[in-house]
Parts: sequence; C-alpha cells; structure tokens
Amino acid sequence: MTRLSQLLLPTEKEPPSDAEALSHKLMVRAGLIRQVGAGLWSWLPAGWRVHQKVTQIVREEMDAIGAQELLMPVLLPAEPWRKTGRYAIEEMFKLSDRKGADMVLAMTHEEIVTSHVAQLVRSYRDLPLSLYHFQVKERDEPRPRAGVLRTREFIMKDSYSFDVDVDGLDASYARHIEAYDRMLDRCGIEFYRVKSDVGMMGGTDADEYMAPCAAGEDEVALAPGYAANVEVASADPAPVDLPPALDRPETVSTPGLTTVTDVSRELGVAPGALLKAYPVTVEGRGVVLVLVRGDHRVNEIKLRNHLGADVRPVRPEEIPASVGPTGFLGPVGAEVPILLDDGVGPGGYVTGAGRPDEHLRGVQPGRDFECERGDVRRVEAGDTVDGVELRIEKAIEIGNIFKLGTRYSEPLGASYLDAEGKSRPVVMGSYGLGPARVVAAAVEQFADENGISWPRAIAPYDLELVGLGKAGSEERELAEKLYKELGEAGLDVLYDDRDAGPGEKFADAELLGCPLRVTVGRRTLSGGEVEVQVRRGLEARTVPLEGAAGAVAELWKTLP
RNA sequence: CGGGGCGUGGCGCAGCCUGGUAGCGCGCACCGUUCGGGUCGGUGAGGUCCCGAGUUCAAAUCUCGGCGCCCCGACCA
Repeated sequence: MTRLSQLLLPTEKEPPSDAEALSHKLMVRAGLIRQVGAGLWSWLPAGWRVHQKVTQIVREEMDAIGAQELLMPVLLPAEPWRKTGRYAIEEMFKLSDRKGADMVLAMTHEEIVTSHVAQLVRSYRDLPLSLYHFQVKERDEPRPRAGVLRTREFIMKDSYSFDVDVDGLDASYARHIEAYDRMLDRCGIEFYRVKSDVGMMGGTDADEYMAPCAAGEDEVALAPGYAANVEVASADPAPVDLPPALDRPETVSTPGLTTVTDVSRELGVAPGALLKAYPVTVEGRGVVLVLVRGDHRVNEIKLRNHLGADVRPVRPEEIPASVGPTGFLGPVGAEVPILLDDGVGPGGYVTGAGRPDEHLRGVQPGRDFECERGDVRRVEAGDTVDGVELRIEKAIEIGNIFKLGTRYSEPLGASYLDAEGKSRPVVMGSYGLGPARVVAAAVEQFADENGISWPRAIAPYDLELVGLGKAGSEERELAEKLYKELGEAGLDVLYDDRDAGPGEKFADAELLGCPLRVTVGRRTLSGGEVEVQVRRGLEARTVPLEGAAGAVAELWKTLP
C-alpha cells in the first residue's frame, strides 16, 4: 500500500537519448532504474519491487524441489579459481587485499560452493544435495548494453546440485527443469528451453531458457517439437537445384568474380550450387579447409565442437598456395585436410579453381577431392526439421543450466565415500537465472505505445488507483475510502493521490503498467460507479462503487 | 579489440564551423487557473559548459592530452 505522493518514482516523458532497447527506455522512463556507470544500475523502489517479486517466485520454486538457500560472498580468494583454471578469465575482476593476497569478485560460485561441499560432505548419505543463493555477480563485460539486459554487476540465482553419480545428476537436472518451467510460467513471460552449447563451463549437457524479444542478443531456431540455440542448432537444408553432372570438373574463366553472388549470377546457377571455402586454423592441427554450400555459413561453435579444438579463421598469409588466392579458394588439388559440411548433397558443384580468376564446375566431393564430413554450418530459416520449416527468433537468455559432471569436484577435491567405502568424485550440475533479465523480458514482451504492461505476478503493485478532482473534493474522499477497502480486499495498491491533472495521472499509470487501473472520478461517480481499466489491451469497464473492492479483487485474479 | 557518435541546469537539446553577456523546451518552487487524457498564465531558483594543459586581451567555441557514456561489430562461464 503506497501513496504515489510519497514514492520515489521519477517518471520521464522522454527516454534517455542513448537508449536503444525498449526495456531500457521504458524502465528508465517509468522510474524503475537509474544508471550509475557503464553496465551498472541502481534499482529504484518500484523497480526493485518487481525484481523482488521475481526473486520470491524463484525462491519458492527452488524450495519446492528441496534446494536449500544459503549465501556466499562476492569477494573471494583467488586460490580455488586457480585450481579450476578459471583465474585466467578476462571478464573476472581481480584485486588484492591489504596483505597483497589475490582476490576475485565472483562471476559465479562454482568454486566456492564446491569447496564447501568438499569440506562438509563426506558420505553418500549426505547426497544428493542442492544449494542455491541470490547473489551479486561481477563480470567485466567487454560491452555492457541495453539497460539492465547486459550489465557488469547483476544479481543471479545460482543453484548447484551434488549427486553420487550421473543418474543422480540426471534426476537433479530434471527437477531443476521442472522448477524453471514453473517459475517462469508463474512470472508470466513467454519463454522456451533450448539446447545450448556447453561453452567454457565444460560438462556434458546444457539447456538455456530463452525469452523471445526484439532486444535479444541470441538467436533461437524453432520448429514444432524442436528448439535450439542457433549456436548449436542442426537441421536439414532447403534443397537446391544443381546443374547436370559432368564427367570431370571443367574450368571456367571468372575474372574478378570473388563472391558467391557474383559467380552464381555470372554462371547462371543458384548460390547453393557453389561450394564456399572457409579456411581455418585448428589448434594443434594446422589449416583445415571447411566447405559449405554457397548459400550457407560456417558456424564456428559447431565447427569447434566437431573438431574438438579451438578454431580461428586463417590469416591471409597462412593460406597454402595449393588452396589458391582469396576469392578463388578451392578443394581440388588442395594439400590440406578438407572438412565438407553435411548440408552439401551429392552432385556437381562450382568451386574456386585454386588459381586466380578461374572456377571449376562439376566438382563432386569424394570423386574430385578427399574430405571428411561434419555438421558445421549455421542453420537458416527455411531449413527443415522432420520435414517442418524452421524459423529463427531473437531471444534473451534468462537462465541456463549445465550438467557439469566432475569438472569442478575433481580439481577442488569434492568427493564422498560410497557404500563400499570407496572415494568417488561428486557429480555436479549448475543452474543460473537472472531475475533482472526476466524483468526486462517482461517489459519487452508486453509493452505497448503507452508503456509497460506487467504480468500480474511480478507487477510492482497489483493496481494503481487514480483519484481525480481537487484535493479535498468528494471524489478524492471516496478514492481514499476505496484505497483502504482495496487494501482490505488483499490487493497491493499504488494510490495516485497527487495534485496533478488527469492526463498526467493516466499517462503515468499506463507507463508504470500495473495490471489494473481504477479511476475514481466524477464521470462515473454520478452513476455510482468507478472505472476499471485492464492495462493489457486498455479495455475499460465500470463497477458499482458499492462493493467495488471485492469486484476488483475478483477481476484481478483472472488477469494474466 | 576494430569502427562510429556524444559529453552544455534533473531530463531532452541549441550555441561550437566563424572565440566576446550561456540559451530553449520539459521538469522544479511560488501565485492564480483548470480538474476524465501530460490545462493555461505569471513570477522565480537552478549551470565547475566532462577534466587538464595550451593558444589568445578573451575559450562552451580553436589545439593537444586524458576521462566518461552510447551505438555497430568482435567477444560473452
């Protein structure tokens, strides 16, 4: 129960000039957040209420699967990070204390929680165990952006599961999936769970929770029954028309034509009838020539995963002469290993000739050059999965969950004695979620031209009560009375009791986006009624003043 | 790390090219007005012009150096 006249809610008519993302603009305009520095934000009272509501929902669902809340520090000794090899991470803030001891600011808490478990857990009887906390994470991001979407400091719910074996981990992982699905459903946002890259976290399996929205930094490939981050997505390519096969490759003169577009136009074939050569340097292996269809792109993450080694594009001077000059690179006669993407079907293709100003046509993989194969291309919209077309959407990552295995328990000595008295490493999972990103996603997904439209579960207040008329008028007295009654009906009300004009009050209410707006004004009061507007869709109705609080409370329960 | 842009009252901006009294809108304070869509009128407060050095009689403006912030890309545990 809050009076707007008492609340620090600095709304603005105009967004910050440098804001791009919708959630950035609206959260600042609505008075929810203020910037402190690059990637550093304060949450103002109304914004913090939203954050807290998300946090509480997450807490309840974590508790429901038996996870135990604790709290670990942000400032940590460097030692455990050295043991796991993560001290070298560039994004980690590093500092030293007055004695010169190396310290770090936590980017995440695997090292510390695992150290605790190493000390405190001795027996298989102590397992399984799930621990979580809400704690600030510090990451020296190369480029913070979009308000609260990508920051250098943010609160994260991170949980960690500890099990005796992989089956136990699978069960813990499954429980977390249930908890995540429930908490995000309750928060009222759109989301999906997608397969993701395990990345540098290591481990065996990973999923991400993604919220689709325009400001998203990630791309997700979706088809019925299929959802994956584009980083790892796999699909069948759209078919391509190939020219008739030739008995042997044939040289064609293509002076100055160095791009797929140019060559396909000149030769009158589809871009997909070309093979694009993409030479890379593979750690510990040297140059490998990757070939994908001309209308496809190499996905470096999939390539790295396929090769099991770090990969970077070659520098021009590293390209072997046998592969040819840039723009005319080709596999025929190339004296380097060749990796052909699985998206390349049988048939004759156009490739660079490995000589200036010439291409070859009718080149058949296997016949005209040796190669290994692998799925290393980026999926494209229009590809198919089980015959159904794929679409690609932008989304923000709001949570990610990893099966870590023994990636941390082994270096940190987290082991237990099994029933036979034998020492075994604890098998771990880790599960992150960013409440601030849930908040930003909700703003992005439901805002309209008038402002934010919160899902009711995470709105800063259940409703905003607008009292029109002058201070001391009959309308305002009735609004005061209704304010009390709404509170008694169990609703958390923001009461706009300011001496401002109606336009300003309405505009501010819609900007802040509480799910309901109740207006006490002459127009409806003459008929003994008050107006109730549903924020999402702005549909308005009236209810009798008598019993209005109860009616509003009932209506509120039906909202998304 | 590469490219681009910006820094002038709380917010949004003009002034800078061509050096000479720091300006506009919103907001804020006060008076009146209005009271179902940012009402209208009046009065007023509020600024180290990001920082430092230089040029000059004189610098928001020109020069050099630094810092900060934003956007695009790279990167992103």
